[in-house]
Amino acid sequence: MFKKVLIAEDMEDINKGVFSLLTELGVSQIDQVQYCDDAYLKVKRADLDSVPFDLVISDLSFKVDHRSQTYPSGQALVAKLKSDFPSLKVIVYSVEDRLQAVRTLFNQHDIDAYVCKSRTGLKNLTQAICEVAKDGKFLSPEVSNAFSAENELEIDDYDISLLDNLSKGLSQDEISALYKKENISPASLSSIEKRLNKLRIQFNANNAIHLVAIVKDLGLI
Amino acid sequence: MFKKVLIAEDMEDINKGVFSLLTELGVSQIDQVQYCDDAYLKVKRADLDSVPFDLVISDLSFKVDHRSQTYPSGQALVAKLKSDFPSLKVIVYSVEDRLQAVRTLFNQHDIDAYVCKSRTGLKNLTQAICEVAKDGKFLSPEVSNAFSAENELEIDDYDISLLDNLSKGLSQDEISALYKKENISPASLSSIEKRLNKLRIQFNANNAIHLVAIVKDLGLI
DNA sequence: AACAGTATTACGGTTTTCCGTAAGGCAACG
DNA sequence: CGTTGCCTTACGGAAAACCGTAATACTGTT
Repeated sequence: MFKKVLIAEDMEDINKGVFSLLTELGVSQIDQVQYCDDAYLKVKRADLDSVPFDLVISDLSFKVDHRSQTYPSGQALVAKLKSDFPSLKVIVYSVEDRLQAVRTLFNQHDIDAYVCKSRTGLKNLTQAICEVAKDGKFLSPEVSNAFSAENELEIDDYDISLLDNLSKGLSQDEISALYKKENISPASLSSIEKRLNKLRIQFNANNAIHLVAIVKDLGLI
Repeated sequence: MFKKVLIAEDMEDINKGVFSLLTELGVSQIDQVQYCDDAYLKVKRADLDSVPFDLVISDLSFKVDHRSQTYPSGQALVAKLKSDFPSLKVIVYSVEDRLQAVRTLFNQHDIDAYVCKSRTGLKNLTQAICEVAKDGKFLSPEVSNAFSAENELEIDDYDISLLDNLSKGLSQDEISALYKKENISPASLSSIEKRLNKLRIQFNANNAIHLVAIVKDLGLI
C-alpha cells in the first residue's frame, strides 16, 4: 500500500472524507492542499528532498478565488505532474463524467485511475487505490464505457452539421427535410435519430439539450 | 488610438493583463493605480498640468483595506470623473453583470463602454477600446440585453437556474422534482413550462435546445 | 452471382415537450 | 368586503423526441 499520499481538493469536507479513507487503508503520511499550485509545489519539494509522494489524488475543478494560479485546473495540474514525475501515480477524483474528458486524461496524461464522485464514490476510490497500488488502472463504472466502445468515437462533419442545426433551433424533422433538399445523406428522420443517439452515448448526454450544451462547451460548434 | 491611458484596478494580475493589452494596441503612456482616490488624483493632476488622460479603464469593486477612501467604489469614481471631466473617455471593466447596474452607468454617468470580465473579457475589452477611440460605445455581449428591449425582459436568478439545469440534461419533470425538494418556488411542471416559454419568446428561440444554445453564447450560463 | 456486413430507412410505442385553457391562491386597492 | 390583477398550479391534446425492432439498400469479397 502507499505510504505518502497527497490530496488536492478544494472542498474541505471531501478532502476530509478522502483523508479518513486513506487513514483506514493504513496510509501513514497524508498531505492535503486546496490549490493546484500548492499541490505541484509540495510534490516538487518532496522530490527534491528525496522523500517523494507515492500517489496524488486530485480533483478536476477548483473554484477560483483571489489567489491567481499557475495551474488553473486539475487537468493542468495532472498534466504537469505526470510530465515532470512519470513514476508518480495519479488518481483523478471528480464529479465530471464526460467521456471525452476521461479519455483525454488517460490517453494524453496517462493517469492511473479515474473515479466519479457519486453516492458510491468513496467505495470506488478505495478500489481504485488498491488497484493502482498493484500497478493497475481503474475506471469508475459511471464512465466505464469511455473505452469500451473504442470503435467509433470520432466525430465527422456530418455530426457537426447535425449538432449545429440542432443548436440553431431546427427540429429533427426539419433537419431531415433540409438534408433531403440539399441531397445530404443520410437524410431520413430515423437516421438522424440514430446518429444523435450515438452522439448522446458518446458524450454521456441525457438528452439533446444536454448534448448541445456539452459540445458547445467543448467548442465543437 | 489613445495616447495616455489610466488603469484603475486593484487586482495586480488583471492590471498587468490590461497593461500588456494596451501596449500591444500601441498606447505609449499607461498609468496604473490600485485605489480609486489615486485614480482621481492622477487624472486631476494631469489635467492641471495640461497633459490630460484620454481614457480611463476602471474596475467597479475595490477591496477595502487600511487606506480610507473618498471614492469607495468604481461607481463613485466614474461618476466624479465624468462630472469633472466630461470629455474624458471611461470604460468600465468588471465582473458585475447585473443589467440594472450597467444601465445606471450608461444612463446616469454616461460611460463609454462596459466590458464584463470573463473568459473572453480581454477580447471584448480590445473591441471596446477600438470602438471608444472612434467615439463609439461598447457593451459586452454578456450584458447586451441591458438595453435591447425596453419592456421587462429582466432575467432573474430563477431563470438562470432553470436554464442551467436544462443545460445539465435534467428534464422539466426532474427540475420540478428538484425544486420541490429544495423548496424553490415555483416548482410545478406547469410553471416551469410557462417560464421556459417566456424565455423562448424573449430570446427568439424555436425550442429548448435553441434557447440553451443562445444563452450559452451570451454567456448567461 | 451469392454472400456477409453495414448503412439507411421505416414503423410503432412510450416519454417528454409544447401550447392553450382554466381553476385556485394571494396581495393591493377602493 | 369584494374586485381586480398577477402568479402558481392543473389538465388535456398535439407535436416532437426517444427507443427498440425490422425491413431494405448498399458495400466489398469470393
